[in-house]
Amino acid sequence: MPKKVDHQERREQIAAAVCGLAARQGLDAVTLRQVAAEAGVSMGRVQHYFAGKDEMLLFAFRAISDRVERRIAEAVTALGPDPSARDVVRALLGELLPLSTAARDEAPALTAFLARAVVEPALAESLREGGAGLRGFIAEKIRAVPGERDAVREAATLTALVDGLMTQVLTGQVEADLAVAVLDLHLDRIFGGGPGAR
Amino acid sequence: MPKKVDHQERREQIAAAVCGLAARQGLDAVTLRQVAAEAGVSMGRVQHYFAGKDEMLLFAFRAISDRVERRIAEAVTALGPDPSARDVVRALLGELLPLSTAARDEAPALTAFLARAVVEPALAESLREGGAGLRGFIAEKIRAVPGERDAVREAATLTALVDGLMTQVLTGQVEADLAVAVLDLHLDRIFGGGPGAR
DNA sequence: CGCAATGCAATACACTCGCATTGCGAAAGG
DNA sequence: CCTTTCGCAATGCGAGTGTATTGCATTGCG
Repeated sequence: MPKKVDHQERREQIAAAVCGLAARQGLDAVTLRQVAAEAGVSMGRVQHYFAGKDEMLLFAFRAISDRVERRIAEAVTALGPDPSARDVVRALLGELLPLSTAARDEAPALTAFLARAVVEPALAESLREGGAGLRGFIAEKIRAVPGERDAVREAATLTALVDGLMTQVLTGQVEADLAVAVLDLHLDRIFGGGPGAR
Repeated sequence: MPKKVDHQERREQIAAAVCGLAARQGLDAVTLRQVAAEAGVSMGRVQHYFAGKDEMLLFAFRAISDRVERRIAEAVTALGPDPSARDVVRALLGELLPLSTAARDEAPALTAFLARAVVEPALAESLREGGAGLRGFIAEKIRAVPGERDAVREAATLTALVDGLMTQVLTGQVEADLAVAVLDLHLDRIFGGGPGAR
């Protein structure tokens, strides 16, 4: 067996270039040559690690989804031990809005993939998996709130709300501040009062 | 002056082809040749009515935005005289969700343009105009509700929610039924009780 | 030392893209 | 009539696309 390189790492490195390109210039700008240039590698290398463009895009979408998920997990654990349900949900959803530097880089790429998922079933399926997990987790947290009747509906409301806020912030329809205020207002409705257990 | 044709009508006819194509196959499939084929005209004609692809896309986006607006106005007037604020807002937002045949055709095209607006300022500006008008109108209706504190925030919440619901329905993340239930649940929160004045 | 398998660069290929150009038929004003 | 102007079809062009192919350097195994 000849040379050994970390196959997975190389693929993720190329996926990062795909996402960066998609975020700044949209998925239209994601061509094999541009991706290679963005990653600082040759086009042959890109071809070596992906059977075709579609597979590359699908992998890149899964990669960025994983990155977001990991970032969310970090934000939640950063809350310390025994956080309130409200704080957990807020931290979770806050990571989806383009507030931090990392999220600002990822959000445009996510919306680009989202739009493509409307016409590409392979992406839509991958999207559904992640979305279902997210809504399930939120629903679970909401169920912990006394007096909450329909956790599934509330969870769907929250994810849809954040989804919409993300695109509205990215298109400059609302300021990031307002988006946060809207999210907090809605969390108040579900969990009652302000931050913490209150 | 030679032959006379309705310039505006021809442009809108081509714009309809753009939207249909974008809805079914995404904006990637919107090429001058494909648009011509979809509209059943020659490519020369498409070029004759638009200076370039970008102008065509911008016009198509404005055209579909206008069509949605008109459909919303119809739905609202169809409520009859003196409708409750809740019913007006519900009819308005319901037309944005892919429920009716017309909306199901338009929604995918809208999301395609939305994603492009993230990286194309010209589209984003046009989007902001329409969005601001929509939020303003909703805020006005909400202000009519006694005891409502922050109409602007509530209006932003509603538009973001519907935005998110639209994409989640289109990507198969939630069923249309659930989306309607979520919308109604949230309208209840703002306007109180069920439909009508209750 | 072979030597085969791997990682990758380079290039060729068949298309397709948006755009510019050319030309011509039809129709309204002089 | 006849000339001018508009509406449009047809074609060509250069750039860029995804994919396939070729070739070679490197490397671990026998």
